[in-house]
Amino acid sequence: MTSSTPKKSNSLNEGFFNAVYEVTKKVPYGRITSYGAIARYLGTAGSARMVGWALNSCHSQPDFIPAHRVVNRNGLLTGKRHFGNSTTMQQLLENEGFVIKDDQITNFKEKFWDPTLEL
DNA sequence: ATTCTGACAGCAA
DNA sequence: TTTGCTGCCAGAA
Repeated sequence: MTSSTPKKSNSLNEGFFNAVYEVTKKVPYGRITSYGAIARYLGTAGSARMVGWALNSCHSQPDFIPAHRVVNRNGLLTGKRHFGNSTTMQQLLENEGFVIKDDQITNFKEKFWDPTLEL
C-alpha cells in the first residue's frame, strides 16, 4: 500500500458507518431489517447499538438512508423519535404497505429482510 | 485523559 | 410471563 495510510484511527471510522448506510440503503422497498441483523452482517454481532449509532449519524450523510426500514428485533419503531416527528417513521412504513400497531410492525416477521441471507 | 451515553440484544431472576 | 442488568463499540463532553 505505498502510503499504507496508517491512519486507521481516522477522525471518523466511516468504514463502519458507511457499511451500515449501504446495507440500509440496500433494503428493498416494502421490506425491513433489524439492528442485530445488520450488526451481524457487518461482523460486529452483538454491537447492534453501533448500527443505531451509525444511523444516528445518517443525518450527516449526503444520501437518504431509509432508516425507517430499520427497527429493533421486536419490530418496534424505537428510532421513530429521531425522525423529527415521532409519526414520520410510522407514516413512511405505512406508506410502504406496512401495518403498524402500537409503533410495532405486525407483519415484521413477514417483511423481515436479512442482509446475511440476501447479501 | 476519563466518563457517560446511545435508534440494541441477550440472558438471569 | 415480565422486568432488569449486562455487554458490545464508538463518539461526545
